[in-house]
Amino acid sequence: MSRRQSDTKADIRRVALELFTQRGYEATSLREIAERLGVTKAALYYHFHSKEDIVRSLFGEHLAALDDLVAWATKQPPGPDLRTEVIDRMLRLSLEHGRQTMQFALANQHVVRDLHPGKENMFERLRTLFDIVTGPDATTEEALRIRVALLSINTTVFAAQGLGATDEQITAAVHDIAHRLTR
Amino acid sequence: MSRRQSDTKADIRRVALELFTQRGYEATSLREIAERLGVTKAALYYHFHSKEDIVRSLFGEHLAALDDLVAWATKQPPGPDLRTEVIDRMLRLSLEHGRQTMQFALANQHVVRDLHPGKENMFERLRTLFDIVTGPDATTEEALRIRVALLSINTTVFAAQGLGATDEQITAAVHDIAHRLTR
DNA sequence: GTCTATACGTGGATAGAC
DNA sequence: GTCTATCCACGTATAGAC
Repeated sequence: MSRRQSDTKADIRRVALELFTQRGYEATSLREIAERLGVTKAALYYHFHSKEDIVRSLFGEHLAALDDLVAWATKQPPGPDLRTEVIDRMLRLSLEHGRQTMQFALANQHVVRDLHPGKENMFERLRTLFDIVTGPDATTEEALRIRVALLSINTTVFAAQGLGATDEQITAAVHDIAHRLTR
Repeated sequence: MSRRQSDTKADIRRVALELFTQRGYEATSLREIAERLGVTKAALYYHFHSKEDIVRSLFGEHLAALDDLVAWATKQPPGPDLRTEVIDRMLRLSLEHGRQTMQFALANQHVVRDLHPGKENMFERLRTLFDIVTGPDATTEEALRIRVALLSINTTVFAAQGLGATDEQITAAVHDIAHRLTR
């Protein structure tokens, strides 16, 4: 019984994410990915147009979800409640797409940045979100604190390396941290 | 009047740090660095043994300074005072070596990780520091919070992008953030 | 759906002239 | 101290057979 197409494609995505995160995008060759899976480079090209296409496939849903969040937040009345709600939704979004995807984005910023030329990239989206949550009359230091609160999701996931923390503990910690930084 | 050796070497370091940070280590070729400076690849090899050697030169002092900090912290009596003092010293250390160096390390973790094979790398050093500051009887969530506090230096520098914040404002924000997370 | 074979460019690195 | 010229390995990507 041969492997189903969807299995192979999923396997490629899994191994690619792992290697891209550990060693970096450029430092990982398609040959390595193929070898790890026991297939050939050409097999990868059957499932994906290009190397960049693999990344797009890994990150596409996450970007779309972030778009939805920005769109939603734009329509809400500003205020401190929005702040905690946005943090909450961003946290859920991040954990849904997996810690590794977050780590990958952080460690390969320049790759993620140029996935969709012309369109807004991840960091520009984040900045929009920052501005919505911060409001217009905040001091620089307040703005920094709020941004750090939003980024605490990534920081905490990063900090959790080698600590054996569960998703629940990370979630709890992030809520606590964000709360301390925004109240 | 020809340029002094030290000038050229410093120029290479400056441009390399800039490009490595923006585009990533592997995505930046020595040809690009040389072209930007109006010299040839071979000229780079006069000043540095290899591409990796450039990174080592960029990051060496920072690692040494981190070593000193770890050594110092190990000899101190544990307690909450140590915590704030370590954060303070780490902040000073980070700002001394420049924000860009921090950004570079974060965006090129896999490169920085393997600079000195066999020896402790940057992240292992950080973990030692975490443990010293956290103490043995902390809960997972407390440990996470303290780690995030120590990492708030990097996070804040990252968050400050496009905000036009001064070093003073960043310093103040980090102190505030770390204080909120550790008290 | 996966293979072999191969084209093509680019990158790091070295030799040797000036 | 910087150049030109060149080597070689590797990486992405494609063509075409099975």
